[in-house]
Amino acid sequence: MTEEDEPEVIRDRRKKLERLRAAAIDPYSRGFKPTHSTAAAKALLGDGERTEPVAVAGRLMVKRLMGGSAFADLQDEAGRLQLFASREILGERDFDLFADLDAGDLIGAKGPIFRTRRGEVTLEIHSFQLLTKSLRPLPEKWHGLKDVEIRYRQRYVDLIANPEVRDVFRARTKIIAGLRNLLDQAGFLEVETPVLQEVPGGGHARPFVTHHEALSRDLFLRIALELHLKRLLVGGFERVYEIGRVFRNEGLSPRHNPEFTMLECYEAYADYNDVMRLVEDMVVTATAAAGRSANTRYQGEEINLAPPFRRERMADLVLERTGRQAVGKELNDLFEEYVQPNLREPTFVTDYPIEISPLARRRDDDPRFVERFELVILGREYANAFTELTDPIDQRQRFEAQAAQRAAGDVEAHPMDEDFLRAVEYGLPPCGGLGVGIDRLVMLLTDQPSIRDVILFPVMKAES
RNA sequence: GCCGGCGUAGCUCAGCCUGGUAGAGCAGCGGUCUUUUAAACCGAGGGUCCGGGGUUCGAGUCCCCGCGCCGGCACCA
Repeated sequence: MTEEDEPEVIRDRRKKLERLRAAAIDPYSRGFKPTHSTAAAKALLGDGERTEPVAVAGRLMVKRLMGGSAFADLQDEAGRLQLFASREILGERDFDLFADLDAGDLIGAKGPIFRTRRGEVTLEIHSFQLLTKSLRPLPEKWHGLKDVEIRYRQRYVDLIANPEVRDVFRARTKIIAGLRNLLDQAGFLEVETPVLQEVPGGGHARPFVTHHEALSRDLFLRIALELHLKRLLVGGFERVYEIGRVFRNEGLSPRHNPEFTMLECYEAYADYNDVMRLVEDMVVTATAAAGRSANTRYQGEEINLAPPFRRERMADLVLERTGRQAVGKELNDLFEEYVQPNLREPTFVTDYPIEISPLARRRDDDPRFVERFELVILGREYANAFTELTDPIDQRQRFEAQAAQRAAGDVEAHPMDEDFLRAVEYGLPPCGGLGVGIDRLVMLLTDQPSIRDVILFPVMKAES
């Protein structure tokens, strides 16, 4: 868009910018150091009548001009503070400059905090400085920004106009920090493993393909963290975890973004029963980190997140619901269609069919099933875990079975990974492994309906 | 990929069914106003009605194609 095509409101701002420059005012200045956040400045007043001068900085949100005085709301990361400007205090020139500021401008202001007649805690401006001139109008002050397309494409505007959105992302960070702390305290070592991989394994998904020019070879973006973390157990680390982005070349939905965050952890000498207890601890920790109680709601539905969680065998749940004694993929299909949507309270669904679990250990008492569970809450999966398969002969056979499916056209069947097999042949200690979908957990704990609401910059189609 | 809904001023939305010169509030601009807070009041502006095609004397409105967003399905352990 050329400047001539721009909306009038933006053209007006550009003109204003030129007027400022002509008046020798730097519209992109620096050097202002706030002494207080808006919240700290408010707290400083307490029950008093007036404070020493403080310096605050932030974005001007609303302006209310009243002849020789003016009020404005200043928004910083901590909140909002009302500013009061008067011609008497600022003088003719500075008052006019202040009155000419726009909603959206970033400014710094100095002065004492006082309370207006109506009781509003307010900074009386003794001096101010334009820090950054804004050229684009903010969304409407009352209705805010509702257009979800703009909210996702221009998250920066969303964050300005809808400060509560920031709370969601603060909660996201706290949840992740809480989980990290839990694992650290439990003796897990946080590691980083390759995003670019020759063989995209550890999950059941179509990968993204990319190309390395110097190596003249295609590489894949990882779809899971599993196989490298298990290699580290072979290497002698006994408890490892990674929180990282994985990529799946699949459709988008309110529950699927092509890149999302997984937490995976692996613990030597543990089995899936140990992992269930760990998952319960994780849910407790994450719930607290998000500032929620165990008794909470998601999208209007009550849910109790207090452990212990139900533990039910998949085959039992399917039999109970459908009266059918299925095995293999059929069992899983029946489960997903008839059982899972109806599992509302937190439930560990255990003992999956071996056909769909190429990396999990067989049950000793029934080789048609593996020691695997998923945590289902409100019909959705939040965690997937198993007692890991450590037998390299069995592992090779599982991969070969997957390769046969791949040859039959299943692009998502697990690929053969010879290096992983080699590692397992050196000896993978008995272990339990876990994957947690962080985004969905954050959705649950922040009561957000779409995964796009917990990802700062969700994948969107090209803007036309 | 399929089905449905939506797309109008910077923002929030009417107008579309039933075709007849494009509206409101907020924001912006000009003015009045020195403790307001969705400030108030007066005035003048601002539009590729998502894009393209069609029907019609006439299309924001009806039809077709495309694009984007949302939801559902498919897919997704």
